[in-house]
Amino acid sequence: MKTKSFSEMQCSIARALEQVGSWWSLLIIRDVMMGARRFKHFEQSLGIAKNTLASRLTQLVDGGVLEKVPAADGSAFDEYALTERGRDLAPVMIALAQWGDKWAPHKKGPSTEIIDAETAEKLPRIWPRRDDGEIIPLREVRMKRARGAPRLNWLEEKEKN
Amino acid sequence: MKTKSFSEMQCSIARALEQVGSWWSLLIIRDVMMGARRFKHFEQSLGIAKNTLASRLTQLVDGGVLEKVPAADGSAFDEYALTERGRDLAPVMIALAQWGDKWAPHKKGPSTEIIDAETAEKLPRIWPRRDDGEIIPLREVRMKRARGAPRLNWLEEKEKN
DNA sequence: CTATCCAGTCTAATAATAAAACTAAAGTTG
DNA sequence: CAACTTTAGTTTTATTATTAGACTGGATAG
Repeated sequence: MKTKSFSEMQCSIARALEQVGSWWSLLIIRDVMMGARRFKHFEQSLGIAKNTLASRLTQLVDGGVLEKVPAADGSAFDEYALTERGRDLAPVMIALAQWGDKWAPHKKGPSTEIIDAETAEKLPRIWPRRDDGEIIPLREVRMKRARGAPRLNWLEEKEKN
Repeated sequence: MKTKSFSEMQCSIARALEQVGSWWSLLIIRDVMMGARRFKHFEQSLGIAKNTLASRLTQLVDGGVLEKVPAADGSAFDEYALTERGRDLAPVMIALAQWGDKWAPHKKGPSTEIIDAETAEKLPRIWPRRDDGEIIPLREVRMKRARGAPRLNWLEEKEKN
């Protein structure tokens, strides 16, 4: 009964997850970023059930993350492609890949490598920076509720003091 | 039947999602990053069922993303805190929040703001950069399968040509 | 000491996922 | 072009996850 929706939460993370947070969604997007374009590609790469894949794909298309485009090779079957909205998820994917690589490595070594095509080297860790490129230490990054957003009860406790 | 596991996939993204990709996990982590520490905080903030919350929390503790620590205020109830592994998810959360803010904004305006405590301004978009801070355009970022990783069938097709 | 709160567990109902069989259109082979 | 195979799904049935709500035993407040 995964019926609860995040879409009304006044939190950007919740609403992002509403669109791409289902169990398979980000892996499908990863596959597209790595060159998959057709139903069978996802199916074979992920070992996902056909019906689950079908509903995840239509959800992603409805959400504007993927779109169906005419096949590049002239086939009558449409292909799936990232929209601008979908391509813009790249920082999320890179951050996830780098975290997984660091904290949950596979015995056989890293698998999805993310490289700088200029230098052919592994990308440095994606990390918050100022406009000028200076790295911001996490202590100086604040995640806070915006003006007008609902008050968080555990912060009220603190604010009382 | 969400019984299929990603943990054996030779992909860093899949193994990251195995640990934090369940429907509620990243929202729980967001709450901790925003100051939540106790069961009731998550419950009230998220509107999640008690039993689902309990199993997500133990999953996150077992996965080493959260840990139970003695309460700071002397209460006999333990608190949940991020481990180093958990804190290291900050880039993922920031990337998600910024994407959601851009592509799925709430009518009432942004909610979870991420700011630079030094300047009190919104963080610039987290984005791949070189060591020197130079932004890397997406065209120059390659997500590729590493040496030894299983061959992807749709790439074989291309490689044949 | 009593009432309430807290952090869960247990039970029953419902929704999502999985596996497998099926289908219609597309593509391939001889 | 006729027969066979592939593709992109849909349908059906079984299983698992999530939910809401009742319940519990220990902590806390009055």
